[in-house]
Amino acid sequence: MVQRNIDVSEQVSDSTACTVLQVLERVSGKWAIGILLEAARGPVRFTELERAVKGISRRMLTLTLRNLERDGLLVRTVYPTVPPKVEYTATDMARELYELLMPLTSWAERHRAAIADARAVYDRTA
Amino acid sequence: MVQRNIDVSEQVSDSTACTVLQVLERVSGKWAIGILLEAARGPVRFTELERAVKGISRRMLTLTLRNLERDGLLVRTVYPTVPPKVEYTATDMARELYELLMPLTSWAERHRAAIADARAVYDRTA
DNA sequence: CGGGATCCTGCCTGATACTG
DNA sequence: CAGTATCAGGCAGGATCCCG
Repeated sequence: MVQRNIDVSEQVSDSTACTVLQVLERVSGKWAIGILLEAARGPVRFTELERAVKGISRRMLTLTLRNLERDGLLVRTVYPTVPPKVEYTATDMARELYELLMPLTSWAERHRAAIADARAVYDRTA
Repeated sequence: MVQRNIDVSEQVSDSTACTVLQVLERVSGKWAIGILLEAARGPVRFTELERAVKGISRRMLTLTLRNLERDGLLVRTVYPTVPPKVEYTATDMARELYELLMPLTSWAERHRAAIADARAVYDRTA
């Protein structure tokens, strides 16, 4: 992932790159997008996420949730019951971001083959 | 950054997340976007990039260029002169990707204040 | 159920020196 | 000019154990 501790203002050549990087930092990390995707469908509980986002460890789920919450992309709701119940909900801001990620999906699908080919060619040459 | 060696097929809950992640992996890393941005303006030489992308080390510039070239986002042209001259050019695919990143910029700008606020609130509470 | 705390590891990254 | 090679550090991420 993009390191989160970058002081973007100092090292980017262009103000545009700066803001693009800021977005990417937000959704970077191995798990943020998978979580965002689940949460965009509606309130989701911790354990549901643990099952839905395959391969994620309990630790990284917690950490990523905290970061997303901190950035205002998720809202954490605790129901003081026994056993405890916690729900994570995507904010409007997060859903808006989600919409912008969809075109990237189609880009990836359109060029998937071309990229695979480019890699094959490159690796064969090297 | 997102680790580049992820075997996406195994750990993502959803095929959509998979392709989005594939795109993000491509442009993730501290430097890829800055480089792509410069190259999108036209052919660029190694040393020009070194100056334009502030803070990048020669090593990371080389590595990032190799990755972008491998994915078919940049074309590397060597002029067998003395001293050597190498130009990097963004492919159509890369320019198309670049266009899709712009909406993310506006998202970041629109919500920059909201995110800063959310962080301030979160950090104060914690 | 929904975490927190700790230890451990590999990769990304930076700094520096060398080369055709 | 455009790299490569090597060494060293730091952070993301995984594994495990504990808790209210």
